[in-house]
Amino acid sequence: MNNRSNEQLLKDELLVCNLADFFDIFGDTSRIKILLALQKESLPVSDIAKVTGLSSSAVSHHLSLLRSRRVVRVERRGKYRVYELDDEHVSSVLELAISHLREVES
Amino acid sequence: MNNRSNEQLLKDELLVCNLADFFDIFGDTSRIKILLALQKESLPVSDIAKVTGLSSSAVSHHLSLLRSRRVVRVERRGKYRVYELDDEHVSSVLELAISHLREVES
DNA sequence: TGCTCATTTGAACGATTGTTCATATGTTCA
DNA sequence: TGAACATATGAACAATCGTTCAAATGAGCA
Repeated sequence: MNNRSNEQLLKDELLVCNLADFFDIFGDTSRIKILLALQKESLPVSDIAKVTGLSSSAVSHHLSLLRSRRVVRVERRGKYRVYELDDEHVSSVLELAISHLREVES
Repeated sequence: MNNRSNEQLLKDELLVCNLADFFDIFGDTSRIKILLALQKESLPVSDIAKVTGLSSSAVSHHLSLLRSRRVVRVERRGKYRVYELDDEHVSSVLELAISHLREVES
């Protein structure tokens, strides 16, 4: 039994799960809309709902997921809770994908 | 009625859908396993199944999806069908995400 | 304190998705 | 041709997911 290999296997498994979880965030049109909106400017839930055409409840559910994955962060401002992107990598990934799609022209 | 704005709205809608579709591909552990395997080397279905621990049927279903999205391409070689990554952007996106995960250390 | 607005939360529903199983297609080689 | 292997495909099932609805929490303000 080779412990080194087993460790590597576990690391690979973890990487695979983390990668899938990471991409899973972006694989939904509603969340993409929310992230593209937040890429332009920080916004409270109600404004995100207006801009994206989603219900406040739906937006809130998605933001809850995005918060737990550290993709966005909240800041209380008066009666609003203003959301903003928490990670510069998120913008990078979105922009890389956008440039990819432009090249492929699908 | 402003036609310019409507055109832009349609383009935005299309971009949103294309982005979500693109990321959707990577949001699954089985497909990540397949893509990581193909990133190292081109492989026939049976070898992908061995490496990933998935059934040949499951692998074939995923490859069918990946083919339709132009992420992988096939090459007939004897009685095997050897798959390989079709797009260098796929590797870029995977590597960017991996480096992101390493930094975040989740 | 009460009223209003902003946001969160949980349950429930319908829709989508990944896998399995059985079967079909296709290729090699004796 | 026929057996054996490689891959593809369709149906079906369980599991997951996004949305809605109803209700709860919380902040601002008269």
